[in-house]
Amino acid sequence: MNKTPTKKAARARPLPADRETEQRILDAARQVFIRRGTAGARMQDIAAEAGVNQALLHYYFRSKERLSGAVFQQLASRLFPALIQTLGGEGSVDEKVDAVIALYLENLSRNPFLPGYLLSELHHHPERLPQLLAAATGTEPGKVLARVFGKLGDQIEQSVRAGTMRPISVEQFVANLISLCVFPFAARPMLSMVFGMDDLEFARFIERRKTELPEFFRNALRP
Amino acid sequence: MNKTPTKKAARARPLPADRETEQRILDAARQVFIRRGTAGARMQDIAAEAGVNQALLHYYFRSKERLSGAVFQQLASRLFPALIQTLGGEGSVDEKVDAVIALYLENLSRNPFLPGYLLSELHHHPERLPQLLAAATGTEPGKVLARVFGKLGDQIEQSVRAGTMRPISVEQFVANLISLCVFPFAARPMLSMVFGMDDLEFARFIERRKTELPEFFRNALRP
DNA sequence: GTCTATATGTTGATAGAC
DNA sequence: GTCTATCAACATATAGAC
Repeated sequence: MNKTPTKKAARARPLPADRETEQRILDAARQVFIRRGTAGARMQDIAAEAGVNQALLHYYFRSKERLSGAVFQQLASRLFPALIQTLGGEGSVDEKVDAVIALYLENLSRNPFLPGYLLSELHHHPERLPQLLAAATGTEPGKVLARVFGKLGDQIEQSVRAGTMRPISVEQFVANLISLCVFPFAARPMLSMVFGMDDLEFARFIERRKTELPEFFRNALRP
Repeated sequence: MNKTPTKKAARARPLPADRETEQRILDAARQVFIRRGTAGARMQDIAAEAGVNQALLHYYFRSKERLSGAVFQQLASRLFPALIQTLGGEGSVDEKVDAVIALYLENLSRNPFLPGYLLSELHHHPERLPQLLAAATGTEPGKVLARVFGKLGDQIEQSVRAGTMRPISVEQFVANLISLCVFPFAARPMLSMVFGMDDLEFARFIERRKTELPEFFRNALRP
């Protein structure tokens, strides 16, 4: 009687039950959703990729909607919490810039299709934005963001007053930083073709950015 | 006998025939495809948006595949040819930077969802890349790109030797420039929510970039 | 927990009247 | 050219055996 997990077990998750199958399904779903997007993905393809049949997907996740939500949640929380934490941390502005660039270029090199997937999902399903914020900040997203950007904004202001940085709003600062880190991955198919780069050359292209981007960004704000 | 346009007329386009309906369908398709993506769009929604019935969509465009292709082509050629032309033109490097930033921020302000749509399409349908290149460069894409980037690369090298610019490869140069222009639009839903900007505030955010981005970019490459 | 078989609802596409 | 009606294929979801 204690070994009859209902469908709710997946949500409450009191015991691993048979974590293995659920995990295999989630892994397969991630691959398919990243490649085809939520609308383009087929449950049958996910089942095949996981090596199980389609009914089992519904046994564990009830619906395509919930499965895609779980994948989105998992992937979003792979990128955003670390960013918020870094930007709101204790380092100097320069240290934060270096940390964010290193974090993103390293992380995205291992997951090169993540930005394309996330941007595409947010473009077509903006209703998932709250879910993203919750994954990035925990409870009270508004307060966390206000604190993080408030603090970073103060640091920038201090640098400006000290004469070591040109004036810039914290929003433009963050937008520029993230743009330079993320866009080349989001536009990878385009850039690769336009520049005639194969996978290896693209990897080298990113490798060079790891050293050049910090200089580029710091220089841009040098007085 | 001269007023019996077959389905092929849409391709050959010898006479406007009844351009009006075809155009209304194309406009409707553009709206729906931009919002939902190729996989998420429904022919019925496009028909409703155009104020016609579904059968007429197939009369003019034969299939969803062809219709989405036509939309993609049209939207891609709204962005890329001007970029190639500007980068390959006769101006100095600084003039090209200013022109590209002005061109993109102005253009994308009027079509804020274009980057999200194009990146999403290229992510899920990389097989359309050749179509994009053809739209951007005409025939012989390889040669055109080699000429454009060759020329721009030479200009950069000259500036570097003259001591007015820090060394940078033409690929990193272009990637940085386009990243800073395009990414904020592609990530607009995310940025808007994270920064707590409504539509008007986002417009002002972009307005400020029009003046700040040229300085930012030029500064970044100042020796 | 996992499977096969099937119900149910959409969706792209076509036939044929006008 | 434009419409109504309908088909055939597919996709999600469920029922029920094991």
